[in-house]
Amino acid sequence: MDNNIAALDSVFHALADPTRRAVVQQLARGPASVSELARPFDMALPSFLKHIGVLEASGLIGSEKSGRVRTCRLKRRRLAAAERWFEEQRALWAGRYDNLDNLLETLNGGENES
Amino acid sequence: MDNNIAALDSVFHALADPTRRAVVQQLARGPASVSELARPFDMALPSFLKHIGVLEASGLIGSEKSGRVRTCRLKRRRLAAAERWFEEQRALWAGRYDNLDNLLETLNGGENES
DNA sequence: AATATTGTTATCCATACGACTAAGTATAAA
DNA sequence: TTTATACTTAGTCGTATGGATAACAATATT
Repeated sequence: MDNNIAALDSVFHALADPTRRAVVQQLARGPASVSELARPFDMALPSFLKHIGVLEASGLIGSEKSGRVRTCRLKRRRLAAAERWFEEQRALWAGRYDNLDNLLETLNGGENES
Repeated sequence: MDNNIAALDSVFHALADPTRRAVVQQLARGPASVSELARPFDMALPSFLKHIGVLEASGLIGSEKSGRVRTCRLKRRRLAAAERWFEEQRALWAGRYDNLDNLLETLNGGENES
């Protein structure tokens, strides 16, 4: 039931950058080499490689080198773990019956502010 | 259909810290004052207030001051937006029919590695 | 064998982050 | 009216982050 706090730290930190989220998004479509992944970005390769390093350190992606090309692929475990964190917060919220907002919401299944 | 990139940046960055996630978690149970929220943490108040500031800047929480006490409450919008990002990635992944892992998964609905 | 591709390592740099202390403000309690 | 409470502001400090260049290594291509 532990959320592996340090892991969530590194996963959310990894996702807090648009370049890295775009890489995850691309890898969700399938594996790709470093240079393929880097192509859309106006950034020096070593800079980009750092992003790959952050993603790999967070466990969000994995990679293996064959010949001179390193192929990256998404690892869904950590992504799923992070998603689960949100579900837990929703569960906590759902457990609240001390405010009108929530009462109204549970009555009609609607969404509302705050 | 835009994910509001900058907003996701700040939301994920806000969530990349255990103190801030704990605050969100507490606020999911209901509103609380700054000092109530700060109590569990071994941290100087000004340091803690910075975390509150980061959370508020990200839009994850809101606050209002009445008398000398500032009351914070969770705002679910951004939390929901972040959660949606994960769903989008899963949708992309689900759209893949180019690998055996995924084929097997769609056949039997099971979970597997990477 | 020479050249091009693909990644890697080593530095460097400016800015942002997360923690602190010290000192101040505003409101409530005694 | 003094004192305690609940923040708030300002400024410091060490480390991490995200970008860059330069130089290197390893593998394909020609």
